[in-house]
Amino acid sequence: MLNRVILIGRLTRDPELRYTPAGVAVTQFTLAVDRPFTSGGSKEREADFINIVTWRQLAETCANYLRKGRLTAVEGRIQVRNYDNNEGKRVYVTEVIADNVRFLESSNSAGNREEGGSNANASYGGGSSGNRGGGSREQQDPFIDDGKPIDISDDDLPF
Amino acid sequence: MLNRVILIGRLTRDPELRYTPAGVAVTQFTLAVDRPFTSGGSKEREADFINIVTWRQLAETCANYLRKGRLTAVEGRIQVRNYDNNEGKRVYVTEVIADNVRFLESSNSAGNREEGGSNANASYGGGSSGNRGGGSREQQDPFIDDGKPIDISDDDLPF
Amino acid sequence: MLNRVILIGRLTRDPELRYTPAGVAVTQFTLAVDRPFTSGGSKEREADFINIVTWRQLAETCANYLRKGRLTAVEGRIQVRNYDNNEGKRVYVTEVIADNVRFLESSNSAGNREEGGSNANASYGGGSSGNRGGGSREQQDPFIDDGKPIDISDDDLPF
Amino acid sequence: MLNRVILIGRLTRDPELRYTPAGVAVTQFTLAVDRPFTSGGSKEREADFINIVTWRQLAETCANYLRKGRLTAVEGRIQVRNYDNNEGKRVYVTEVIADNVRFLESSNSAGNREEGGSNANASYGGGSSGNRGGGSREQQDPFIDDGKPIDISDDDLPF
DNA sequence: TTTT
DNA sequence: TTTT
Repeated sequence: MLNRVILIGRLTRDPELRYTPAGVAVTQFTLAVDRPFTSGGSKEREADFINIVTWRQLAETCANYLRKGRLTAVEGRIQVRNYDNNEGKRVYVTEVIADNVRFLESSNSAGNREEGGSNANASYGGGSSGNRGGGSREQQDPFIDDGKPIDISDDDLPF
Repeated sequence: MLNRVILIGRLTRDPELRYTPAGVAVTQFTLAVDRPFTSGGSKEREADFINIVTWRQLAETCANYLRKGRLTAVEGRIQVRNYDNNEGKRVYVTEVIADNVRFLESSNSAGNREEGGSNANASYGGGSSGNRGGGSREQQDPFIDDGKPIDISDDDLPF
Repeated sequence: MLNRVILIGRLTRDPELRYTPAGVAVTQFTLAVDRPFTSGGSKEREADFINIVTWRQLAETCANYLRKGRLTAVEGRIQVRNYDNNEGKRVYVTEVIADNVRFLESSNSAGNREEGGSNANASYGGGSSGNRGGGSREQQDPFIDDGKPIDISDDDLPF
Repeated sequence: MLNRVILIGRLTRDPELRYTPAGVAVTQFTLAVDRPFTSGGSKEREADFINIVTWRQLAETCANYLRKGRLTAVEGRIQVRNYDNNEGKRVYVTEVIADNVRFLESSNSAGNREEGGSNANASYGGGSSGNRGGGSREQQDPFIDDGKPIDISDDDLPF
């Protein structure tokens, strides 16, 4: 019925941009989100490593602007997929499907807080869109098949 | 940069549906949201009375399905408007512009959990719509590399 | 840095209450959260099945008041644990550690909207503190039921 | 029942720290939160100016670390107070009572991402507890500066 | 001006 | 009364 997640953390590595055979852009990255406490007796802070997936235009923007270590805010929903692995065992994968990503740090330490990437958000639908009484149509439909299959091996996946 | 609100409460009265001169539907209602504590010495629970505004299709759905007293979840963003009143004084108005409304109680006490109204959310545009991100096939993991290209046709994609 | 989740869905089964060897209550249940769209050509609505964990006083309240099928709102944070399974393979588990649970439906269809359970919050309860939830063991899955009591010492708990 | 807000924006001015007569710290500031669109034909981005209130330990930390212009994340709940102004007219004030504030920019442009202030949370601090924020007087606006100390007794505070 |  |  309702499923909303908001995270602020840092990328554990550069985002990975891929395309489905139909040419839909998909970007995946992991956010390290520090926990608000230290566990047990230890004083070292721990983090949760949360997998983020973005699609289409937002995927392209994330791939262009995000880099390992950058402080980033993500808004989206939790999704749980499952598949049967090569031993025939069902594996569950939990990801956050992001529809809004804020780049809280830019490449140059100072300055350009208002570069294009800082406002990336998912807005689908032909014609009008959104909540604003005004428009935000995307310029281009990334349903473009570049002919190459997605090149991912199991080892690349952090789960 | 980021502005997200989620509320659960009860309507203080029936929603009011109006139309702008251009014919855009606007519905307004107030949500009574109980506070998680009782103040001072008194034991009576207090509430915040929060004004909600919805636009377009969502406005029509809210006007049709919501009624005074109904338990309702609202997702949206805080907006602060201001105007000069008739004494020439600037007045500030804070509202939640909703883009997702869940009807947690229906007219008939029991049953119909899946009636149309229970899934109202702001998504304009004929056919495609919304805020859905992507990737929701349950049967197959698109990130498993089995050597073959991923078996998804455009028709499988939910956008 | 920031990690917040809000969900509304229905319990897939009755909650399970357990105790750590030190006597800390832990309740686990799964929330079925309908997706806001239907995938592919099919018209059947899909859902994400999200594991929820509550601790201490909130765990007891959830075990007492929640039942299979009940519409429930959950607020918390995403936690990713990992442990090595019996084949020596690292398994990752994603859960929502809830610190606020709202019972949107009570046992008797009508009436008692204000029974004690409807206000369960992690902040309350004797000597408890904060918004932190709990449970962050990296080595072992407390929900694997091997017939023995859960093998957690108080020192493992971050509160 | 449930009332949660998450904002990211910039302080419009330095925060203001005050104390109730009983010595409880209260800090107030305003967050400028850019809207995700530009209105009308104009190309200049607009913002919502949202009043934030923090109490106790969190108030002190905010007063110490936040400054005008700093990018800041705020988590809390919407509160609507009202009071009668000097013309005997009822005035409604909407604020966000924060229980979690993240300092996304530090004083020195580079570096120190882990300074103490970056982890301010209402749950911590001597003897405090919970996620409840504070301040819910209905009769009087503590932020009207009449030159006299703030007229609040400890009994008015809900914690 | 407020809901249960 | 507003930030970048």
